[in-house]
Amino acid sequence: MMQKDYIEDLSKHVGQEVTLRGWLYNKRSSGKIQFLILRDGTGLCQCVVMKNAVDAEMYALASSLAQESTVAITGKVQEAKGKAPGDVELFVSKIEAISTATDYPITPKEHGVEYLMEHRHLWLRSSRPWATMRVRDTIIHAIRDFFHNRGFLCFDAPILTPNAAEGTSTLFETEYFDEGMAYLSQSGQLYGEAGAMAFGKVYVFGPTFRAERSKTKRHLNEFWMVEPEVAFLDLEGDMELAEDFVHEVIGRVLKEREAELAILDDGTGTLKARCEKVLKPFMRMHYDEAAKILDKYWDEKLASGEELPPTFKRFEYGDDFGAYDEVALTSLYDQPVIVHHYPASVKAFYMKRDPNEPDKALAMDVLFPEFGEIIGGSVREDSLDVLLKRLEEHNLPQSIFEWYLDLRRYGSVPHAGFGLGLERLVMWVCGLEHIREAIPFPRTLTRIWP
RNA sequence: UCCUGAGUAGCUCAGUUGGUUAGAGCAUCUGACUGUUAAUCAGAGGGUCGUAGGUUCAAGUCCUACCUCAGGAGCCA
Repeated sequence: MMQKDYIEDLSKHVGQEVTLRGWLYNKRSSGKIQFLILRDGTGLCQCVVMKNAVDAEMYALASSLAQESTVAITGKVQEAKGKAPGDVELFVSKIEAISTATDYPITPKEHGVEYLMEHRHLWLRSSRPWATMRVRDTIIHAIRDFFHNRGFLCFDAPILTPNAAEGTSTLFETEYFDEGMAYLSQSGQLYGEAGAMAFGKVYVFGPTFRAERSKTKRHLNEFWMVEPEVAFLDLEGDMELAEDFVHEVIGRVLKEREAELAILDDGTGTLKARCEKVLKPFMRMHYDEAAKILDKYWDEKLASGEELPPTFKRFEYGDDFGAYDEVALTSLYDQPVIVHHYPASVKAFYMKRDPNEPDKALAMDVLFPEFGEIIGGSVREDSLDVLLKRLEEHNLPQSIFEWYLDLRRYGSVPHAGFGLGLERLVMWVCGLEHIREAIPFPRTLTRIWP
């Protein structure tokens, strides 16, 4: 048996007889006519079964099929403008049952998130997760194409590592033979730097693990991150790279997944419109400028007497931006904002400081409208002596970073890169309420099943 | 780790100031209907009200503890 005809190609076969194989998504019947909505992974197709067009046995078979039963359906493709998904339908001549399903847990009515997550392996068949995963696929391809087309080498970093990259977050640990503890990678960046010194331009793209007890709609404990790293790149170049990158990836989604975006926004067109506003150049601002805007913003908010969330904390100069600050700042614009020159004190040890503003790091974040951080990047410290000092300040042991320090001992160059959280981008593009819907099987504080 | 809220049918929820036999929609089963589109209509089955204890003549409802989950903060992508 060979799968030959797919629903997504059906409009090219109007007037022809085809056989579709798939799952029964939904069914409506009206006495002498039945509408079987078939799902084959590429889309949905309305299959019309007329009582006088098939024999009685086949008609009875059609009416006995329950949701998610699998069938092979043969029929003639006909136009059905406005009456069926994709504006074509199948006029059925033959139905073959492949397997029967009973009591499928996900009904066409609404369900709670917890219930759906408990059935995530089945939920993925429903239209919203389906559309989301197709957008995710396009984003992944676009990411790889973007870097490949610019001469970047795909450079895989190890997942099991001997040390904490930034020494800040909590890591998952596991025993590693006789070598002591190993940790699941929380970033491939340090390895990416080694790659950049060997190949000039590289990108690391792989799973990342954080053992933080995060409990927000923007955090996963396992997620995918893409981290380009480029030798001889400065902050300006890093921002340009991030901007080109985001612009091109979103452009691909607009080109290839318009139908999926329409499923996700119920045909309102809001997701498409929002993506179309992501135009170069992005708004750019120095941390000091962003801080001034936030000061004014919160002053006005507080003066207005508007009620603020109980966990709200007023931003003060020198702080990193909190969730409320990022949303507030980006809500003033309708395209991404790049904030650069953050206070060095709130940033990682490997970030280079600006010689003209020694208290500021050559770091930048790309913040998305009414969402927050999707990209974080920086110029890396390239001086051995300064790096040794930073390790000491951050109470990090020099011994496990010796290989990293070698990159400064042997041919150190200015270099920079950034990290983009794949699921955060998927979440923003798809307009998802929660990041757990942006990955097939999310791993969160309370979920490791299925 | 901190703050807030919620657990009632397979699912989503309603349930009055404590008062007789616990309610609806969907799903399932039976029947009706030749163009439906979360199809509709008629009928049927389906419950240890998160767990344990307490107050009371009487607890889904009030009290205490625990469990589970959700939402927010921090951490960050």
